[in-house]
This record gives sequence, structure tokens and C-alpha cells, in this order.
Amino acid sequence: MTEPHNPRQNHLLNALPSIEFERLLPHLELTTMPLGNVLYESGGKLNYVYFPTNCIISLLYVMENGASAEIAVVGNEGIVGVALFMGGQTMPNRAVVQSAGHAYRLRGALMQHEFDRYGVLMRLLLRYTQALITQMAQTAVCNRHHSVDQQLCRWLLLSLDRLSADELTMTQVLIANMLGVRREGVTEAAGKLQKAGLIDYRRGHIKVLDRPGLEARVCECYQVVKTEFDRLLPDISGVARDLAVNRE
Amino acid sequence: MTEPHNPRQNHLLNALPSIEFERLLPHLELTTMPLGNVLYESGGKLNYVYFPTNCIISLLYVMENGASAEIAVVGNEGIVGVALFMGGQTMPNRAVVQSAGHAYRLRGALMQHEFDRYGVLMRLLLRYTQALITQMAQTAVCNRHHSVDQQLCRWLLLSLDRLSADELTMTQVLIANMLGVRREGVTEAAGKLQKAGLIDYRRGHIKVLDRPGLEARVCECYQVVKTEFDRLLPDISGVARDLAVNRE
DNA sequence: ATACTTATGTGCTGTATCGTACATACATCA
DNA sequence: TGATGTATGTACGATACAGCACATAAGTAT
Repeated sequence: MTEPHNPRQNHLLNALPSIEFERLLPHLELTTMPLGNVLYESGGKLNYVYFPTNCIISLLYVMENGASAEIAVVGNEGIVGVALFMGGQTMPNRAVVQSAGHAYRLRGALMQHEFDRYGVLMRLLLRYTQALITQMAQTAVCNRHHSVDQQLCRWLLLSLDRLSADELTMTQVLIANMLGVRREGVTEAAGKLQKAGLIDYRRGHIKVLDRPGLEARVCECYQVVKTEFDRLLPDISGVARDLAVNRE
Repeated sequence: MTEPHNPRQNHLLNALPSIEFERLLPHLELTTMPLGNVLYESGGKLNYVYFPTNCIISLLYVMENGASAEIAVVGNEGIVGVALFMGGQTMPNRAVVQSAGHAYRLRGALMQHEFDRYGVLMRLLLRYTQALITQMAQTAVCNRHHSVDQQLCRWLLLSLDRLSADELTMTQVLIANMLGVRREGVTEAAGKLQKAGLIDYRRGHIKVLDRPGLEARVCECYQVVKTEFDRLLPDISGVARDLAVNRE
């Protein structure tokens, strides 16, 4: 049950050539990420970047009136805190643990220093950031045009992909906050999926029974995002090799 | 009307130290940007990046069923084609001229080469990209929570900021495509603004009569985006004022 | 002027989602 | 075992917007 933790469970870290990885290793701190923990507040200074291994972090915007909306999710394919190397230091949204687990964190100053070596790490981070951009853009599109049912499917699939699991711990209230809809809307949408035999939903535990069924029902947004992540960050050492060679 | 065109009308180019600017200058090609012109298609290769001077480019996603939604707008504060230096080469959305004008373009290979000098240009581009991320994120939030009325205000203000003008040429159908709503919805929202004396709307021409009034009516999303652009690219407002003077 | 095209305005019905209120089921712990 | 808090289900009117049909108005070409 208690798997040994390893920074290489994070795909970005795993894709690093050993020289760069070894350089980071002593500075990577294993951190427990309990559900609901806030990594940074909107506009707050980022002291660390986080490389998730088996947790999911949700980037969400909280409005003046308290309503919220998820902008993107980050799992072990990515990093939390892109503002640290993009140059802005902060961002106008909150990062909160959506699914408990672990992450390796790295001090912001170290992150910047390592980024400024202009090596494979920098290339990977920029590619990841582009993928993140696509996810945000597609969230905007999905919020505009698709039904709660479809958005729930998208959200489930994106989350499960990031956990490499078929099950997750999550109440309907939380999902509603992420999607920025009423809790009752989630109840109804989840009810339909349950009735269709696609998921099994019981008091904070969702289990996917028929993944192809979910994929058949989801809007195009899911595939756009997934395809783009696969394209930009294909499994993995391959990319690193390309990145090392391709740039003259 | 041959105003003298100058690459420095683009804020990113203008912010470059002279060494870097001089190096780019011979490669910057002045390009006419007619309304509706498609700079790149979803997934299409980017041969050039574009530095708008007095035009607006809209990044929009076109869905399988033909519906569309704007993800972000780019004016003379920015650059079109971030995928070229972020490493992904393409993006799953379309870039189309929303307001006619001019831009300077630069071959993709040159852009990458210059980025890889890791100078001021790179820093500026990354900061701009972070600002762009905020704009996209806020679009997602706005699509989720705000009314067509509010979104129209936001869209108008963001567009006008990028033209340093109080007037723009734009039919309701086009606005509807950008916002991803029905044309009739725009008619109604614009009608309200007209009735309130905030704008004068006549067959493809919108003139803002009461900008403070618009700002009072817009949702928080506009300020979030504007504040973030000002923070990350502080030279914007100054140059914008200059351009506004030049126009009269 | 005339016809024609394009832009805008209006009205209707249908529907997804909201806001609200409340009922039921499950889980934990005294 | 029962009490209590939390998660989920259901119901109903209100509303914003979609989808559609059509009317009017402003330019443009003949």
C-alpha cells in the first residue's frame, strides 16, 4: 500500500536527463498534499513550485461573490507554479489540492535558477505551459457551449487521467465548485451517468465502470486537451532527447 | 492615408533594448491585416509570428458543429504565435483579424533563433505569455458566470484598450461569433447599452460615449485582466496613451 | 429611383440551469 | 443504539439564453 515515493513519478522530472535530474534531486522535498490544502492564494507569492506525483491540484478562480470556477487541473504530468519561471511571480487564481496525495516541491529561487540554465528543464516547462494554455482555452470553450452533463464527463476523464486510476474521492459539492455550477446540477448529471451504468457513485466515491461509455458521451473538449498533452509531452524520455538535440 | 508605420508601435518590440531591436529590425516585415484574414488555422503550422501595431487579432476556437468562441484577443501589447517559442509549433485554435490594421511579422525560424539568445526578448515574451494565460483563464470564468451584457462590456473594453480608440468597426454577427452567443443576444445587450447612453451603435460602427459608464457595468473579469497586463507589461498604458494622441 | 444585400430589431416558444426549500440516506461517534 | 452531521436526491417557479421566423432599416449596385 505504501509505495516508495520517487520524484520520477512526476513526468516532467522523469523526462530530465540525469545531469539535470541529479542537480535538482537534493532540493526536491517530498510533501504531503491533504485534500483542500491551498498551495497559493490568488495574487499570493509563490514560495515553491510543486511537482505532483499522485495528487491532483486544481487551479481555480474565486469570484468576488464567492462563486468559483476551475481553470485547469494539474497532475503528475505537470507542475504547479508556472508564474515562477514565466516571470510574473504570481497569478490571479488559487491552487488547491483536489485529490490528496504527494508532490515534490522546489524552492522558487532554485526553480528560477535552474530555468535560467536554459536546458532541457526549461524546454519541458515551456512545452508543459503551452499544454496548460490549451487546457485553459478549452475550459473557456466548454463553459460557453457545453452542458453540465458533458462537462462532468470531461472533468471526470481529465481527473482520472491524472490519477491513472478508475476511482476518485470527491463529493458533489466539490465537483460543483470546480465546474462552477450548482451542486444539484452535479447530482442530476451524475445520476444520469449512474443510471447509464457508466459510473458508480456513493457518498464521496466515484468509480468509473465504463470508460469507453464516458468517452462516447464527453464533448470534443476532452479529446482536444488530451491530444494536445500527448503531442506536447509524449511519454517522455523521447521528448527530452528531441529537446536536447533539436535546438542546434 | 499613409501614417508612418513603425515597429515600435508594438509594445513588445518597443520595450526591447536597441541592440536586440536593431537585430530584429531588418527581418520585420510590415504586413497589412484585412478584416477576417486568418493568420493560422487550428493545428496549422505557424510560419510567422505577428507583432500587431494597430490591428486586433482574435484567437478563437471553432467547434465541430461550427459554433465558435473567442479565447483571447491580441493587440499591439502582444504577439500572435506564442506556440513558436513555447515549443509546440502549433495550437488548436484559429487566429483571425478582428479589427483591420497592420502588423510586423517575423519568420518562425528567426523568432526561435532570437528567443534562444535568452535575452530581454525572451523575458518579455514569457511575461506576455503569462498575461495571455490570465486572459484565457478569465475568459473561462466569465463564460461560466457572467451575463451576455457583462461579457459584451468586457469585450468592448478589452478591444478598445487594444486599439487605443473609442470606436471600432464591428457587426453584431461578428461580436456574437467572438462571444459564442446568438446574434440576437448581442442586439439586445447592445440595445441596453445604447439606451443607457454608453455607446452609439450604427450598422457596424460602435462608438463609446461613456467609458466610465461601461466600466461601471462590466464584470470584475475586465479589471483582473487589465491589472494583470499592466503589472506584467507596465509599459503598455504609457505607450497606449501616446498612440491615442497620434490618432487624433 | 429601383432593386438587392446586409445589418439590426422584435417576438415567440422551448429548455437548461439557477435559486430555493426540503426530504432522504449514509457515516461516525457518543 | 441512537444522535448528529454530512452527502445526496427531488421538486418547483424564475430566468437567461437558444432557436427560429420575420420585420425593418441602412447601405450598395443597377
